[in-house]
Amino acid sequence: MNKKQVTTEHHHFPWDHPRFRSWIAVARACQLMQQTLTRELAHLDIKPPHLDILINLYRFDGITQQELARKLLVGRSNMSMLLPQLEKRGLIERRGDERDKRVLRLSLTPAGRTLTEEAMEIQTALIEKSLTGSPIEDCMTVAQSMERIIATLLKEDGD
Amino acid sequence: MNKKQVTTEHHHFPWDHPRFRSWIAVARACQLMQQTLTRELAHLDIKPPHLDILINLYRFDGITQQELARKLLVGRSNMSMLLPQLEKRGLIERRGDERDKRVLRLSLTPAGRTLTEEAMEIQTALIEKSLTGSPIEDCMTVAQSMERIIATLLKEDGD
DNA sequence: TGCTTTTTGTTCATCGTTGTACAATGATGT
DNA sequence: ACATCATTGTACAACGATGAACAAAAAGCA
Repeated sequence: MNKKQVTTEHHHFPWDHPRFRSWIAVARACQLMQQTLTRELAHLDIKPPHLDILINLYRFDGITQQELARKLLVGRSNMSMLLPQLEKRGLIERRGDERDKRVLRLSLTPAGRTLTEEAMEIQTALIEKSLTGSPIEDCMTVAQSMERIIATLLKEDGD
Repeated sequence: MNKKQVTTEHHHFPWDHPRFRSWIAVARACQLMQQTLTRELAHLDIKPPHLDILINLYRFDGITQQELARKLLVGRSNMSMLLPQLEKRGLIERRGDERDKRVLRLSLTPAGRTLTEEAMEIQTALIEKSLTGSPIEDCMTVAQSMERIIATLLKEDGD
């Protein structure tokens, strides 16, 4: 009786779909996490986009701007705007490749490496704190779902 | 034996933490979804931020700018910039409240309602397509995890 | 070799978002 | 009633992100 009573209910508002509601939650969580991280990184004078760059240079020394942009899912022009800032602050270095004079190879300076480690500490702590409510196996389920989404969206991106 | 073998592994780079990797996947998926949605909404001449506004007006007619900003987790100034655009395009209406002359009550015009329905159709289709790989129960797990994160981050936000 | 195409990075104009300062209105307390 | 404080929306400057147009270098091909 009070099951759902679908009678002529073809209305189907988007927010009645379970997948839609799930995704809205994901988007909200992402937005909030970003804002919180921005606040917690403020005293290091960097923002999430900068941290994304630094972490990738930490992992992949000597990467090019092109590769970096691809990993971050942003345009090359974005890197052209942000990287000179980090370079002026002495956090990174840009050296031209001798084999291919088009590319600039990026690497962290010692100061940059130190700052990156501090920032990663903050980010990791924030993530751990926010996810402690979820058992590891749930996190794995989340990760798998997200990987699938990424694969789906990337597939038709480069078609 | 091949359980984890933690030996002297205190290195613990962030990307070795399962929760960290999970969250990175969430952030990436979110970014990709946003970009894809932007492309698919292009022919309607609106972007995700506009759609967020329209959907909320669709659900909550007569909402104020303040309430809208709070729901969207953005600043009031943001609404002050975007809403006049939508008003000029004849998609929404802003009427002053008579009881409280400070607030502006927002509502969709018929044209706005039509456009919103088209856009929601697109968004719903995109979400369904991206999540068809994940069983509903996984989506529920994801939603629960995200709700917990949202609650955690909101709690210390308004302290 | 010489021509075309691709790749890499920069520049620029445009737009969304933020935070701050501000004006107008309402609510509170004496 | 009056002063004080809070709330709502706006104006403005600063910044990140985007896409298009551009120059330089490399790769592919005749």
